[in-house]
Amino acid sequence: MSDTIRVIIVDDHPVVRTGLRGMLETQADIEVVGEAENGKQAVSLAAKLEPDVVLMDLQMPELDGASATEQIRTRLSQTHVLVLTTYDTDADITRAIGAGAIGYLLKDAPRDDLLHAIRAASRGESVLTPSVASRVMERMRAPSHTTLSDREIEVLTKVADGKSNKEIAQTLFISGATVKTHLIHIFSKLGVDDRTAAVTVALERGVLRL
Amino acid sequence: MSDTIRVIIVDDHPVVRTGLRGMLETQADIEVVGEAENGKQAVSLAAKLEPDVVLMDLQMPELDGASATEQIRTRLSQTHVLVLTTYDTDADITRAIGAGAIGYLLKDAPRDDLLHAIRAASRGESVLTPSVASRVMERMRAPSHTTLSDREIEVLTKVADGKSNKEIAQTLFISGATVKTHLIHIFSKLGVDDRTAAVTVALERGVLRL
DNA sequence: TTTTGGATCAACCGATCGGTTGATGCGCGG
DNA sequence: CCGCGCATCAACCGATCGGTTGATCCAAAA
Repeated sequence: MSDTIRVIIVDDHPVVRTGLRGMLETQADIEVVGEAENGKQAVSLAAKLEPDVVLMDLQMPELDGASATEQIRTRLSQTHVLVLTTYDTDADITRAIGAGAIGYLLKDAPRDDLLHAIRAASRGESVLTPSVASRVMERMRAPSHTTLSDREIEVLTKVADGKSNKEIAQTLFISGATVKTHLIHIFSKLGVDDRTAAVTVALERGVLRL
Repeated sequence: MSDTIRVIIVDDHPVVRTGLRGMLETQADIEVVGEAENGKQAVSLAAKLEPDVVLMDLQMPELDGASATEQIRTRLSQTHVLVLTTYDTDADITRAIGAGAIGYLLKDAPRDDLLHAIRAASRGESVLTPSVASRVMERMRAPSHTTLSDREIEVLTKVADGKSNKEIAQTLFISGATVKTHLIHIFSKLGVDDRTAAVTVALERGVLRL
């Protein structure tokens, strides 16, 4: 289709934007056509420039990367979003892929991996960081084990705040017995056998956010 | 003393190193004389080059930034370490300052702030990101409240793993009564009244790491 | 030297938690 | 239509937790 791959960079850190631009500018087949420092800017900039690839950070002010990815994907089917982030928690990965990201790289990726990923993304091919790839495979194998219901997450969030079963029951307008039932289910899903371990495991897996 | 400020960049992310280099190279009075991608490299590189300023990331493989800072400071009193990191948890800040860092900036700092901070650091002046500055002030006011003893952290770590008091007692070779005593102290220090809340608060404040 | 703080232990008690069994109602998909 | 998952509740029991009081030892700081 095109000879040069048109890219826009989305990241709230000036340092990272400069770094990415510096890395990409040396490539003859890649052109950085714009930068955005939050999701909102990213969406409007993408709509205006219609780039081939959007390099998207996840944690940003105004509008997070996953939401921005979703909006861009629904508007511009020709534009592929490549997520480039620092973290690789399950929740982030799931949201990003669910939002329509075509690839997921970590910021500590070597320069060549990044360049390769951009070229792959421009062709509509998926590229995943090895650590992410293995997590995705795991998810495929055991989709139910880590999936807490909304209600269960609600309960677990209050547990993380140090609320007792009774307090949780009151704020959720259910009985203490129900809270206990939820917890039992949560324990078995997370593979633990007490509330504290449940919280830390959920935190690790990105099921809960602080 | 010198006309140009000699800087080395320490960060495990290639993107960030490129970005910082790009930002600094435009300045006539600043010269990037080297890069390192972990603490070990940083220490030996600093020893060889004796730079004026070390731009130091904290979370790195091999040797973390705080430890590297400490080693550099004890060997080279003329070299000032400016911490440049993504996070601003209490624990990170405390360790970095304790290790002898002269400044603490976040990576989302605007370019001009970064340049200003480097120049200040080269003169031996302290520069803190506003959010960090306020935390430091807080710490000054209430130093004891957030300071858990080593033993207490040890206990709390096991609590976070979901261990019962009895299990903790066995692995630490103390009685269950002592574990309880530690927990009571931890609760009062963190301002909570149960183990689960203690874990989340400790996690938030950076007292515990996953 | 006195005092402070950390670490250790004991005994006690009420409250809570973890586990189990069993039961009801609802909505969704095969 | 029937089953499955989800959410709800109840009663029970043993184990654990949270809180308290009181005590000893030691090392570092005042």
